[in-house]
Amino acid sequence: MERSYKTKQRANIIKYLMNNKSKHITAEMIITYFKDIGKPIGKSTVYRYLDSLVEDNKVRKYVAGESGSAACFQYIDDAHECKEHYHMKCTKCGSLIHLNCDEIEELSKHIFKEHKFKLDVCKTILYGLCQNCQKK
Amino acid sequence: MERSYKTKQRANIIKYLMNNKSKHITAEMIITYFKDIGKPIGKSTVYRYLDSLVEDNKVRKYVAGESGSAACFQYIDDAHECKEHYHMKCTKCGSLIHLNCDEIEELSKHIFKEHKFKLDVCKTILYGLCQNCQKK
DNA sequence: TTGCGTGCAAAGGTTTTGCATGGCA
DNA sequence: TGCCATGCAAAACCTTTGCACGCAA
Repeated sequence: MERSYKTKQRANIIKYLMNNKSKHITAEMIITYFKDIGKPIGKSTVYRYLDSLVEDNKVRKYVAGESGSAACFQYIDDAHECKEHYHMKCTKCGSLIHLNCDEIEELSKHIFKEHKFKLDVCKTILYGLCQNCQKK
Repeated sequence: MERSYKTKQRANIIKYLMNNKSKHITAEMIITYFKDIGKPIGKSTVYRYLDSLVEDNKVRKYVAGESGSAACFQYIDDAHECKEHYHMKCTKCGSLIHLNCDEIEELSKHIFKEHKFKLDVCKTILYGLCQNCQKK
């Protein structure tokens, strides 16, 4: 049933994502990194692989607040419970905040019950301003 | 202090947005509409004016979930004391669902109070499965 | 050998910018 | 008249696609 090959490019990309799981990685960052260390990877390869990782729920994808901006990717660590959290991203400084909160579980239940919509915790990101950026 | 002129293009754009305040309007829709009725407006004019309207808080800008997709705009009706309006997008069929719900207001307040994070209603989209797609 | 993966270049779609012209005040 | 607004085309950006070649199994 395994329909994919193991290639150096894919191994490198996934390793890079795992080594940077606390950061937001763009396709451009991956491309630049591997070009700089002398192991360039074609951009179509990067985009295509990222897409398939997102599809397999290995990686989370989110789009920044501005329309023209690049999408960010983040490795999903199965061992940790990031799957159970919601995330909030600051539209100004870009920081990602993990939200562990019963209240939001309630919302999730409420939406399912009243609005018949099954929220996908992993894919949903709440945008707004973090505490620091509110001050400015 | 008023540094802007009144032009036909701007009047038309704002009128169009007001007449469609329940809908999500893209720049492309505006351009196409006015071309079709024989009063074409240049796309740079549309984009530039929409930007300034967003800056002045006359219009809300939504960035859709997909990265390459067009931004949506919506006129903010001051009279209707802009009831906060969240969106849920089905990850399967792509339909966008408007969510008017007090429960979410509560969440928004809770997050601000307890987690010091100021949610940006316009930019946040809740992802999940709509009723139809859950059945499949 | 089979057929998926790769990478280049080109195309795609949205938005921005440069610059000469048009039009409000 | 002074300036902002407009509009065209071109560019900038991020991303996708076509296609020939490479490489894993």
